[in-house]
Amino acid sequence: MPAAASRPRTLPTASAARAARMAEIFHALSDPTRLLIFEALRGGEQCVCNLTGILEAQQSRLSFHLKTLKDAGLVNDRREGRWIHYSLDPDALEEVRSALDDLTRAAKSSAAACCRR
Amino acid sequence: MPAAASRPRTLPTASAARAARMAEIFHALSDPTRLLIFEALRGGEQCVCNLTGILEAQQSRLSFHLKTLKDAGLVNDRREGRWIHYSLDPDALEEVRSALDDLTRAAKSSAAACCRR
DNA sequence: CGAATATATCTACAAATCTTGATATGTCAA
DNA sequence: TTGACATATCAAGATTTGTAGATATATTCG
Repeated sequence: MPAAASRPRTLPTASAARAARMAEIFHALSDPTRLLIFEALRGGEQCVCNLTGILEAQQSRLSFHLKTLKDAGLVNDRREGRWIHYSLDPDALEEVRSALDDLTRAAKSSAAACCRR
Repeated sequence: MPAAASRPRTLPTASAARAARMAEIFHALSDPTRLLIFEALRGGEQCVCNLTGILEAQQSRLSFHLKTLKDAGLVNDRREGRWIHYSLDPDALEEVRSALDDLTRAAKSSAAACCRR
């Protein structure tokens, strides 16, 4: 990694890694079905059977989306007898929130003198 | 699907529409390249030529991602001579933030009695 | 006008994603 | 055990997305 100018150079590796994680989170939230699941879980833990009722989702389809959310670390599951309960992961919630804050905070500074004729 | 308990029924249409819009926003943010663009724009308006330098992106690829962000309403463009400047859309920023707040707020209530043996 | 520059759009194509239907796994109850 | 239930996983096809390269459009400059 060579010298650094004052302004932006090429993508810093750290930034790239963070971007990848954020992309993963946002991707998990980028589907309507998953958002509805997410909303359903806001009120607290729900078993899959309840979710099947709430959404009009086929069983395997629901399972697929739950897995996507879980792989992204947004939800946790817990087995109780033959039922499996999903809930939002509080840490992930915080991560999402701060990711977005990072993203949107500190806008509006200099209009970066650029491309002046 | 028998009688309704106290809790959620089927998906309310309003909720579905909102979920679709939120999904659109989150989808726009679900790619590392786009997130880097987004970050680059936090500091203020940038012309495409600057962005090409910041990211290691081919011209058409950058254009593609800018269009995606624009279609989702997250950025605006403005032509000035032969250059085109992109900037974050303040309203969209607010929309994103409140979408996320909606999503994460008000978790933790009743663990919805469900599937009791 | 014609050339050069900045950027968008089009065209394939590869890879990722979503959906459905079928099957597997784990758990309880008779 | 066996069967019923709850859920996950697999397989295949349709759709969407991202990339690269080629070409088109707008704008300035000479």
